[in-house]
Amino acid sequence: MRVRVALPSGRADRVEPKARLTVDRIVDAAMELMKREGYDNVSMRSLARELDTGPASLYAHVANKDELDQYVIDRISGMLEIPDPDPDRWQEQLKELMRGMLQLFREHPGSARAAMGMIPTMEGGLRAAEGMMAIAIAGGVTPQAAAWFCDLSAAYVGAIAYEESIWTARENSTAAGEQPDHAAIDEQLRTFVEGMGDRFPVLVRFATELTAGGGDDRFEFGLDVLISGLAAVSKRYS
Amino acid sequence: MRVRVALPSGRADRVEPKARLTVDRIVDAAMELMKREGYDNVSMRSLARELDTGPASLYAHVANKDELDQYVIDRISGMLEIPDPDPDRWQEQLKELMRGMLQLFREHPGSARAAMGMIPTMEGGLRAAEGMMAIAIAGGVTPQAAAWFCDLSAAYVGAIAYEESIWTARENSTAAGEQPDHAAIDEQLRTFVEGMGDRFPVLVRFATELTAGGGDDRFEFGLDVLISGLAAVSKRYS
DNA sequence: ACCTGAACACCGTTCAAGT
DNA sequence: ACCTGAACACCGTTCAAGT
Repeated sequence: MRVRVALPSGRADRVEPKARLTVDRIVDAAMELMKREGYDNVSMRSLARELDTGPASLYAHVANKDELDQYVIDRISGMLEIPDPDPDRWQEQLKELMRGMLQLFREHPGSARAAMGMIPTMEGGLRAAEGMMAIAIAGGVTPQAAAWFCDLSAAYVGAIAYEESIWTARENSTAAGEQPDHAAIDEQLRTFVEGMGDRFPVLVRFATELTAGGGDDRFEFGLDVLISGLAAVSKRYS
Repeated sequence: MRVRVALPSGRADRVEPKARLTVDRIVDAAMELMKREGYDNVSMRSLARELDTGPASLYAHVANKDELDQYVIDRISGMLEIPDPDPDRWQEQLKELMRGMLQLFREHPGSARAAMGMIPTMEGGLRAAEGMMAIAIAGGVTPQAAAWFCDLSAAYVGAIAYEESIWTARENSTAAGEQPDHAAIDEQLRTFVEGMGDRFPVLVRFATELTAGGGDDRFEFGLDVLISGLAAVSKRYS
């Protein structure tokens, strides 16, 4: 909270001059606010409050919330570490890229929602796309398959990160102490499905598999499917 | 708009008795409103307006918006046509299932956003999961791979549908006549990327591939990658 | 038991007015 | 040119009061 201060040489009610707003300062504040309270709590109004001004002031530097989101996502994209293409390790390198994307989304809770459906048009996003294309092409993936895989992988990682964020957002808003009990939920669902008699025999039979593994296991499975699939179909798109 | 009517035997200001609210009537209204104006315009308030009541009234039948969303998504999931498993055609059948999901999302604009991250716990969702598992298992997919693939495919289709819905929502809110010009956007992006000199050589070189194809081509590519990948990795998860 | 009006604490965006 | 206060048209949810 910014506060009036009496400057030595000034009148008693002289106000500390506010730093002028810039796009960079706005994005900085948005990133910090997001880290602290999650993307869902970054609104034009809360952001303005953070910058000690009114929401209308932001519109002198940013067209609207959508454009602000683009700047924020571009910042995040720019943090992605992109390895030099190694033709022998292209599959592992693509996986590392996707793990890195998920990691960044996790570090900026809720940001995945803003990223989804965004076509990269700025520095950071283009850098990421360039890196992914370069690795795939170096590995011998067909250009068309590599190009569409950029979309596909972004959609997948975004979806997983978004789902996780819904999850953890609910956890945070849950009263401390009453953590959601996975085992209990699974158990409840299982008895419900079993109660349905023979309506869902396959679900009953493979209940163990359906509830097995955590988020990371499932994500690694997804990477495996995607990369193996890419390797398998690449030649069909040339 | 419901209107006061003078019943033959009643006092002049007798009001047509309102049908009592039920969960079903609420969900019906939500489905219709969504079809007409898209999920983004289905709020507790607009829905109440539709039912000629106040928002508070809905809370007697539905815990909150989240629960309403679950009902709506379950309705939609219940519409999915699920083929009898044919072991020889399991790959094509899984693709058909995923095409069907996308189709349903498209018919209920915006619904994908509500569906994302939702764990199926009701009739319709469980039916879909049962169908997908049955087909995969019949095709010889490992139970663990089949189980996790349910998640994976839902995430993928949901992400694609969500991205499309953002897109079309923007189109609808665009003033009639000034349609967004894809070719122009691509052209603009290309000159921007080229202007970056040799910062993005791969993007420049494969600009054609990166902008090739429509949503359906890209979705079919995704199905191809996912199903081929599943077939390839299945045995690793047993 | 079910429904309601009014309120609380929020949104994004616009606009005339100020400096 | 940049910033501001106030307003417009919305949200989800709660709660005391009514029938």
